Amino acid sequence: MGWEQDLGEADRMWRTYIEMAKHLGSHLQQHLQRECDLSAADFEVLVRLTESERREMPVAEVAAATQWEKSRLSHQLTRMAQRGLVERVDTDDRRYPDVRLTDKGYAAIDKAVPEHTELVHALFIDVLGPERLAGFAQACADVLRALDEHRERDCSL
Amino acid sequence: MGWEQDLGEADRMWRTYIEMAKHLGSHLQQHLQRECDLSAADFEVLVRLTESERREMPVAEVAAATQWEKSRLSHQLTRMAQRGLVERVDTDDRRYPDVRLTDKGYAAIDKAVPEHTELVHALFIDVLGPERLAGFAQACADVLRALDEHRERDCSL
DNA sequence: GTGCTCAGGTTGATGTATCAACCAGGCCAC
DNA sequence: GTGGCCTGGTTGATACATCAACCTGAGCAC
Repeated sequence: MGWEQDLGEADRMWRTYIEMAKHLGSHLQQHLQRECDLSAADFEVLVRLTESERREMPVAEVAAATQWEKSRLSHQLTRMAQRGLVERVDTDDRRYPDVRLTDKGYAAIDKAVPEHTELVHALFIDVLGPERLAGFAQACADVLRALDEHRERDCSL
Repeated sequence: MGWEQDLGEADRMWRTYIEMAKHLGSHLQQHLQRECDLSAADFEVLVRLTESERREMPVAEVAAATQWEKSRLSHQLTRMAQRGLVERVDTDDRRYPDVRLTDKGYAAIDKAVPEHTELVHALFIDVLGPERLAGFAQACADVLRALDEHRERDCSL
């Protein structure tokens, strides 16, 4: 096929990606922590909760949206409840309680999202510009698909 | 409000990237853990140590290479020493001990690196192909540069 | 020599991630 | 109804990340 290239070159590019992902992630995380007193985990849960207009949804729905393990989510909700960002609400089927955004939680995410979005634009979206961004996202989508296929193969063994 | 519902095209692409980064990272990490009984942190430290031919280097040098906080590294080395992957070695200046790869640590990383590399190729490098990989890496480099500039501005405030 | 300084290393506390074990309560068979 | 089952949630233990406080010992002033 002839499109293999120097291994060292590809390896260097892989490292560039790893570096970028690490730095970008920690930069965004530090910003959230410093400016809004939210961890990345807090942010993710809060964002999911705002996607319900009732500011409340079953735990399982949050788990599905975040794709987190149930125990991770449970621990996280416990900590967030202690800090007053969310609260657990019993439903008619008492096996499956809801989680509700408190006013404090709403205020926090309402402040955090615009700042976070602005930073994402400044550091990523605007840096690439629309064309390269589209190519980048397509590449990400392809890698995601490869991952899914790989996982499928693993499971079927 | 409106930021919840109104995700633009660019924001969806950002989310695609986030998804990809999350899944790819955790997939690689799980592979290392399952197949080689190494965490990502273990792997990183061991790789750095193999870059010294004596399989031994000052703690500060590992810290510089990994760009980790000194305390993070210290904790990590303690855990790795307990598991017999590395050992601390006193030098002539007893303030600055060395870290040395044990035989067990060497065996672990010697098994892990080829498998890890293979996976990186299968899931990332070969998926993109050389051209798109180069574009991708260039984009990453640009984002890294933007990050550096941003950090500079932050510090000079 | 004696004592100060201080960079680098360790330790402790807290928050987070993951796995395994456990619990709880609605569902179904009977 | 009663008892077992099954699914989803919680809890506990351990590993990792981060911050702050502390320690240590070589280098230096004197």
